[in-house]
Amino acid sequence: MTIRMIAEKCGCSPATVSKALNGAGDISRETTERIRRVAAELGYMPNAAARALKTSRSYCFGLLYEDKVNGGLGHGFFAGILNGFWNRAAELGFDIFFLSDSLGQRKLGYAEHARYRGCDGVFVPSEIYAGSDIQELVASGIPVVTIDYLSEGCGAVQSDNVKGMDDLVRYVYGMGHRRIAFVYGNDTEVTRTRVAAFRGTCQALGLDIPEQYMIPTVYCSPTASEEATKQLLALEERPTCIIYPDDLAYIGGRNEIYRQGLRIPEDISAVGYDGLNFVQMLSPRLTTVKQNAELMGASAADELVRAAEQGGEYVPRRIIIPGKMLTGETVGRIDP
Amino acid sequence: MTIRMIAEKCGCSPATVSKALNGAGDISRETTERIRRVAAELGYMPNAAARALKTSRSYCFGLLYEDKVNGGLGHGFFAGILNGFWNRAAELGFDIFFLSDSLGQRKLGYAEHARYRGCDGVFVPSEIYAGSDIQELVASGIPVVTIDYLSEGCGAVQSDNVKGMDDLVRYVYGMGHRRIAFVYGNDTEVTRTRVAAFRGTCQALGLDIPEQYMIPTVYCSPTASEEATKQLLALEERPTCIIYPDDLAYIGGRNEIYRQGLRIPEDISAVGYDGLNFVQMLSPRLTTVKQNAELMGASAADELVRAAEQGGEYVPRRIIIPGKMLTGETVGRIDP
DNA sequence: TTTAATAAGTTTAACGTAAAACTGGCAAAG
DNA sequence: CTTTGCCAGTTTTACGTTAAACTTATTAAA
Repeated sequence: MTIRMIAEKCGCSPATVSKALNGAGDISRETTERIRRVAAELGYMPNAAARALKTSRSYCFGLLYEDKVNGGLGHGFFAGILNGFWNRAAELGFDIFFLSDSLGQRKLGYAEHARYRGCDGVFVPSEIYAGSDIQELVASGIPVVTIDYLSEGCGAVQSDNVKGMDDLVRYVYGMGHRRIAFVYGNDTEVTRTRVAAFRGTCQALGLDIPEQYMIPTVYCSPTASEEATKQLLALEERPTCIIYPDDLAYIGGRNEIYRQGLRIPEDISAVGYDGLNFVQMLSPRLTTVKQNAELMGASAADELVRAAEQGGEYVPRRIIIPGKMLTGETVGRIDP
Repeated sequence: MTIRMIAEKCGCSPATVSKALNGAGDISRETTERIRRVAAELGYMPNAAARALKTSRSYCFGLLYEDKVNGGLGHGFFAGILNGFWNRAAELGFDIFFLSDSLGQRKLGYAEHARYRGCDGVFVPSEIYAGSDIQELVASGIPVVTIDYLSEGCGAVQSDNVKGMDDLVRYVYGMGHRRIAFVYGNDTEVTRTRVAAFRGTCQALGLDIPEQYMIPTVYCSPTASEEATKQLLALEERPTCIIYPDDLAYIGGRNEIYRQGLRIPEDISAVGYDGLNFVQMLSPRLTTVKQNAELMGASAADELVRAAEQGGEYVPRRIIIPGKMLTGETVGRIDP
């Protein structure tokens, strides 16, 4: 079923059919309608490859994704972002496909892969995936929008980590806590922002956080945070509340806390970050910051479409999406 | 950078370049090497759209996916399948993209979408996504491989639910349990298989399971299984072990059990199904069946490639992948 | 009335690639 | 000394679509 066959049935030229189907404007209303009717009857579907070849626009976005990363697709935050991105992109007429750094035997970088498939843009859904390849992509002129990764020439959607941490710390403080520990994740932009925000808010509140209360770990690693928790609980002056880098890390901490026979929140308080659904199902319900992953993904799609449409004129923007603190039951009220 | 420019630099015809790059055989070794070298120097990348147009093979698989479904991408089992599929497909030179049932404003079915993009095959990663559209896809000649969904003309990769249930029931029985309840999921092929396997093994063991011990719920719904658990615990002769339809359902059950002040496994035993990573982190560690999601995905990719290569000759196969029971700490030993 | 503009098309060409058909030269077989 | 066959290419064509250039008939403006 090609445009040509429809032209034949309609007794007009292929170009007319193309124009009619695409609403070019210089075809009469009746002809347009007749052509559309015939096309529908014959079950005509345009050929994306031919269209892409001719117009050099594929209406496809590439998705940078590696499964090595902790959690990967299975992580709720990532899944939410992808969902939001996918839904919005589909609404706007764009399809998405996975970009790997090799295809078949051939080892090709992400940039080459994206060029090969003629992607109209590339979505980098996490700072974790961002490497030197990003520069190559940007250099080759393909629009790039990232989550939480700031780089020259890329649009970026960020979670409002400053507000998130601030909300969390103020809430914990408000519940009477003064000895607050922060177990934080890998050294990334997000982490640096959160650490800075933590320190900033503590200072604003007149809290002096000893260095032993700041423990670096990695994201999404229950075993690592278990270890960190062990350290914290062994301190002479143990914290009354522990802030974990993410909800999964909290699970590890929680295990250690329970193992030592302590109760949450009666003996020690804890908060997480992410608002993963399944963690919210655990009792006591975790106090955490739910990031608006769906909206972040959707905003990224909007931005990428803008970039694709504006071509070289596109000026990368930074969009910050606020999260929402979920007040659970893991922070106890104490007398300061 | 097109094939033509390379031809110019090399002083030969475009066809020669095409042949050299694709290893057609009737080009001399030296010429082939020279052409390849020049191509590499100039950073040549073939144009997927042109290639697809000419050969009517896109080297792309469509992925049927809807986010409405409980868990969606975020569900560990699904994520594992997708990962396995993606990795293997990439190895074999195929890219993947998401198929939605609409694009832009236009509402088009999955089959049409797949045809539009010229997919060489479609992957249906769960029974949940399978609807009438599948028939349309199969009818239109596009190879289809599913997970856990059996249908005329589709290849299928299944988890070995019979063995999984059998292992589980025999283990529980071996620990001395005789009053075993089964909370099972939505009415699907998988569920029917599991229910049948459960009954079969019970019968083989000489167990008579009262009908009150069989409770239908839905998958991945902690609230639903909480309700089911409430019912079971209220029975005059309450079960000593509850089998949940999946690990998330177990979380709901566990909440209810704890709420009633009971301990696992001292007061009541429980098992799940899926082997989700994060649930394994909870203490006591859940006894469950870990499905080999990665392998299932990879097998599906293999099968789809076979189908794509054999064209009309392809005879759909059914592949069954065994899971592995994870012996945790949620089943207590009791005297029968 | 003449000229210009507009509507509603048609024709042509091109996007980049690969398959099919073709060419010329050389070596071996008859 | 033909003929045959093969090697190493070249030329041509086609995949399906759309943008640009072109055509004709009709209408509006000068």
